[in-house]
Amino acid sequence: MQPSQPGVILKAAKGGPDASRLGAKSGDSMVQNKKDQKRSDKPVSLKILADYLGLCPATVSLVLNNVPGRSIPQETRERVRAAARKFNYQPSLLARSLRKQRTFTVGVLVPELSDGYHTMVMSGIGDHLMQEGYFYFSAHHRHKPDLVEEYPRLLMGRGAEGIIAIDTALEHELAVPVVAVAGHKKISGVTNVVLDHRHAAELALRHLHQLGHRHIAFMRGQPFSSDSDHRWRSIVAVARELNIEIRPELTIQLEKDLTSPELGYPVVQQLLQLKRRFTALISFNDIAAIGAIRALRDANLLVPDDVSVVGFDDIKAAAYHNPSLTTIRQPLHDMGQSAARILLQRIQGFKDYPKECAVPPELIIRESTAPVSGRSR
Amino acid sequence: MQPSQPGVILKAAKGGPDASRLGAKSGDSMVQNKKDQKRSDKPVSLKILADYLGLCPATVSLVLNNVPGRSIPQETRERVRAAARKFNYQPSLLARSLRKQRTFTVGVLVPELSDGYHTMVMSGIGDHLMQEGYFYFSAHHRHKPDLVEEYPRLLMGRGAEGIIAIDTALEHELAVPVVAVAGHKKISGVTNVVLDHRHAAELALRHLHQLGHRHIAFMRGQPFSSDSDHRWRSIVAVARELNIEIRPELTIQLEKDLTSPELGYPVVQQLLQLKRRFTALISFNDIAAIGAIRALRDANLLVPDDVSVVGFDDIKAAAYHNPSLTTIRQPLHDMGQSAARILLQRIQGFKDYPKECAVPPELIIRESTAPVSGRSR
DNA sequence: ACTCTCCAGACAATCGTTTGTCTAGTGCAT
DNA sequence: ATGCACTAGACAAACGATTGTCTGGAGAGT
Repeated sequence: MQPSQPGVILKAAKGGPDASRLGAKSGDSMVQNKKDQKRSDKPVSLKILADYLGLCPATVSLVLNNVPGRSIPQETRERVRAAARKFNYQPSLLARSLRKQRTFTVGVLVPELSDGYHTMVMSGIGDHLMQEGYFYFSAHHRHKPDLVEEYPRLLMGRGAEGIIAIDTALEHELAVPVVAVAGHKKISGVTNVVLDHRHAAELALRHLHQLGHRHIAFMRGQPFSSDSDHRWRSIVAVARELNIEIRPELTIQLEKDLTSPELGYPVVQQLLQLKRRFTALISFNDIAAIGAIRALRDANLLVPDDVSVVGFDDIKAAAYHNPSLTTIRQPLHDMGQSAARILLQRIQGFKDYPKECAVPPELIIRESTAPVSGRSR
Repeated sequence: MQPSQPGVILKAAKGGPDASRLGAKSGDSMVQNKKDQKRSDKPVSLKILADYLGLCPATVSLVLNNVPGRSIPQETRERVRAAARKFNYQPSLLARSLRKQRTFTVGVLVPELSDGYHTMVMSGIGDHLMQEGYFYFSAHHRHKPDLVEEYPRLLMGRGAEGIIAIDTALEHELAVPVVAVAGHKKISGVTNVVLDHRHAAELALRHLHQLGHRHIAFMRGQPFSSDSDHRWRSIVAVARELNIEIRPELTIQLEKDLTSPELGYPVVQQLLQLKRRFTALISFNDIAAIGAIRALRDANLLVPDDVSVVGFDDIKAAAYHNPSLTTIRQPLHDMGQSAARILLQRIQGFKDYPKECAVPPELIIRESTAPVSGRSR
């Protein structure tokens, strides 16, 4: 029964002169529609809608898209729009994308989904993209090189018009615009959004220096983390200027691919076993700093009384940890937004895009740093 | 040299009158392709590939998809595959989806992107979906009703074959399969993945009861949070069984839409101003618990010495907070994976899907709870 | 009555695939 | 030579939209 219904409608419609009858028939189809609203088999297409209206799909499309310069009487326009509402017509973005060669979709590459740093950037990206009417695929690769290589291709196959890569070691140019957050490699067609690491290093080191710290331990990031190298080089340069000594035996290196504080715990434990004196620690990031503080506490060292700790990033947990973390804030949400903004500009054909966009860090002083105390001096 | 090779083959293959010319041309186009690899204007389509090979697109498609039951000589097959590799052919998922009416794409609705709870669920979802070859759109709505209403439609317009809604107040049935994580409303076509809140309440209350706590403060979740109601009702029920009194003046209510510990801070401050005696607090979640602990500490109360605190969720920060949190773990990653698994089964036509999937909580005892001390007793 | 001009909308091509059907040619047995 | 069965691949029709071009008819002007 039901399947034949549209056929009837179609017949009447095609008849031409009996357009008025059609109005009556459409009453029936309303009943059918009631059912559709509850359990629609197929979404209504432009063709179905056109058949129902006794028009051709093209005309319906013109009306619904408000294409200018087409003469279509107001009455028809309203009839079309009413029908679209009634059938809850939703144009297939797939079909439209195929035709217009625009998908309003981008791909986001990210190492992990459940991590403080990455998700803060993601949220900036998401905010801007959604606001501009774009959707995005996210793909997480856990730093696996084959996935880093494969996913961009897949994303492009799905119509991504651009790609944002967060903390991802891209190897080569892609056929679409790319913006890399925390990317440092210079690749043609890739815009890097980075922190001003030089400034960041100054903020951290000056702060500790002013508090009287002279024996500072340093934690380097994992080799696969995009920022590790730059951050370290900046620290080395600034330390030299400030005449702060970087002692190899007080330099520890993160290795594990973790996004929990467990990351920083064991390396600090090892550092402590060396029994070298240090009054401050600059951590690679906040997550590791939290693990470091736990390791210090487990060794009966108080933060900041015995050891001051500076974190990096200012993730949400930083402010509420105990002790709360002094840290170098990266404006992660803003960086995500900027990345998205730049990408969309490039997608929209903006040619004079920047190769690099450096954002300023900020020193957030909280409880985990203090002047060198008598106890540790 | 090498680039012209396929041209030669083409000549032989085509057999047509002008095939040789064509072959020569295709040699040129290989050179052009070298450029394309660096800066491709358009990705190569099946048609381009077919023209190059002197075949029709259909045949190329048949080869690349290994369609069985088609007689195509091995030699041709290899020729096709070689060309595909050479041109780095990537089929347009868009076009394929349109034709096959399968997109291998789902939509994920989530309140926030940068939150511990949601992202842990997301990571489970992402793991399973990617593993199964699906991609997903994520859309965040910040609990705004109009977006909760609109996004599912947009996602379906983009071809989402199913939708996973995390902590999202869906109002009605959709035309595609839906799985709701932490959904409690019974909606036709929606599978709810929920924690066994009854069991969770037992674990939390028994634990505190066994530690000797009798004056327990309770924190209720925000009205818009899907779990709030169920969790509270379970607590009330279990408290009655255990003869634990729930005093209105010791019951606080979260209101703000935050995902930072700031969430729990002010409400606990207010509670403290009432100067009512309590020795334990059951928090709505870990994030709020961290804020609560901060508020207690700021009031010179020690956790767990003066007040024991039980969290909920076991987000990553829980284990590394100071003091580390005793909490009711939700297997968030697993819940995400289950949600994805169930959704894919339903998409693949599995009819006998469960209406609800309850997962067991786990009590994780850490530092934030302790027996009632002399000091607080 | 004739042409001219619009109007309202149809028609058809297209985007890049997939897939059912059709056919020219070949080889083989009769 | 005839018929038959295959082979290798072409052809065409979708999928659901967009968009440039075309046309039948109504109305206006002369």
